[in-house]
Amino acid sequence: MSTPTIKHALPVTRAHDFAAWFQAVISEADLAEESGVRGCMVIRPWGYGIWERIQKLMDARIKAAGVENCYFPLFIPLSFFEKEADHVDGFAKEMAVVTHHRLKSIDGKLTPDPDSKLEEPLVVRPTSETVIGQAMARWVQSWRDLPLLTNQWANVVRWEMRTRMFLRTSEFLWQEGHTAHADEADARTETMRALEMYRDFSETALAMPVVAGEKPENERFPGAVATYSIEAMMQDGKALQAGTSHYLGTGFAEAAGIKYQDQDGGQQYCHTTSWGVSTRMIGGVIMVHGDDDGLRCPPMIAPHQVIIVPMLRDNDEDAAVIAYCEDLAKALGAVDVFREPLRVLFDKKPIKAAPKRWSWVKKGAPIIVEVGGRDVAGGNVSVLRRDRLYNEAGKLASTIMSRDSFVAEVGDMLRDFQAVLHGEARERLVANIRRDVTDKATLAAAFEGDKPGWVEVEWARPTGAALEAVVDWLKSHKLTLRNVPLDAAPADGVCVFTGEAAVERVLVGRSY
RNA sequence: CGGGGAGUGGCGCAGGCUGGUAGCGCAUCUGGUUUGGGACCAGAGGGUCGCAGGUUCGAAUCCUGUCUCCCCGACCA
Repeated sequence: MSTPTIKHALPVTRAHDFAAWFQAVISEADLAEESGVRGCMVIRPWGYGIWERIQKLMDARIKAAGVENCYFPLFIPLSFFEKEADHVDGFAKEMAVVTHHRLKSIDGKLTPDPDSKLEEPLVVRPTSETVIGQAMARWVQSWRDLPLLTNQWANVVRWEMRTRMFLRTSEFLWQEGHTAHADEADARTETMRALEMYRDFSETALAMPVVAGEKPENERFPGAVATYSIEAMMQDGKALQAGTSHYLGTGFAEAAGIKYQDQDGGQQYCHTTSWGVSTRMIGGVIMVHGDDDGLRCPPMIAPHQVIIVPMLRDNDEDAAVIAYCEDLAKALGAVDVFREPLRVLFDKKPIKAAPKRWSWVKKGAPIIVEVGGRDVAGGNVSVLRRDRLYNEAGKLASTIMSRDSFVAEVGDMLRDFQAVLHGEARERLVANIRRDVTDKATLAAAFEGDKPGWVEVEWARPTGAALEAVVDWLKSHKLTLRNVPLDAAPADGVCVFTGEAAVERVLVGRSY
């Protein structure tokens, strides 16, 4: 990982203090910063650019599945929530509520005007099942209207007790898909389709390996019949829930009156689903791919994949260097990678080349190309790959290559970079899941001393009070149930927690 | 909501106990010398010390109130 000869770009290393390192990456890579508003962050251009890439690639997948984008109100009448009991209970403790529509200046202090109190308070959406349900009730009349497949890109607010940038902010950006179907089978198929979309997106676009599976009962979305998640493993071994997909049964349809007339003329409630991924994914990318020099941004979601840094010397050579860079940028822009035009930035900002280089290293730009007078003279470029920053001697591993071969090879380099990130992360994931634990004591011991990773154990899938007991015991060891992996081997032993015959395997780990 | 901590140029902090011209580092700007592993020298600009009261000739400092943010727990995409 790190050797004494290397002077890393970040003030903290992962090994020294992972949490502080995470904060350092966010700040040093100009991803986001504190906003002065509790739990809310300012997402800076590089961070937002990554989000825009995620949006673009995810949106294409969503649309390819026949789902159409809509936009619903930010404010939801309180009464909408009261219609689905489990849903209210789940979100009641974390809702921001608008109660007035006017301010009044009293002694120079602005306070809500008592005369402007709202008849019915408005909740700032924590999620939109309820409002979208209202619309669906209008849009669905006949079996011919189904399935109804909608999605919206929006911000939501959940007043969490404790917040962490990108991982759990009071306000976050996400995409929420909401669909209505004629029957359970179709709705469940959609639920699994969305889950698979997320799994593949995470592995492919984010180079972030995940385990897709079903959440245990205690981790279900409020009001859901079944909740599925993709779980990613961070470099400290903790789990991050990076996306969820829910089969909601007919509960929300009954609450909102989403009914259709079937082919026999009868009235039927729809089966609905919802699924989402958020800006939390960026936190995952940081903790999966970052190193002691900052972020390593997967090329598919890097706002700029290649940065051209001119080595200017304030002399007559500069004009030639700039012209050479302009020409190089043009050539690179004509290259296709991942079926899109390569995103190249010729960084002309008038600052010194060295700090400029390091700022891009910390941001995680996949390839940094330095161009100086010598390169121009030789028809070369100096190429620095973010995944191979240092050579064996601990020096920056710049490779000098001809301009033309760089342009010819850059696509392969980016594809390779994406694959390297994914490969490293997958190796780590696979290596850090234990499957040999068959009793509670060993399970607890497996995490002693903050040992990284997860343990997949056989269990009897207890429910109700029995499940609660299991969850409490896990909690006392700071452990949680992550999910029941879809691709886990069948169970053939006894439940680690209850000693009964096991029915499936569940992942246990510490989580964010 | 419980326990801790902090609000002072853009950022990070000192000063506070013992009231007396608002300081340091980084960053920024200008000039010069440099230049392919985060340069150096010289000079300059930038703050009503979170907010509101009070004590005092005089408050960043003492007193009262208040707001906010951060960290640790209980809650969660």
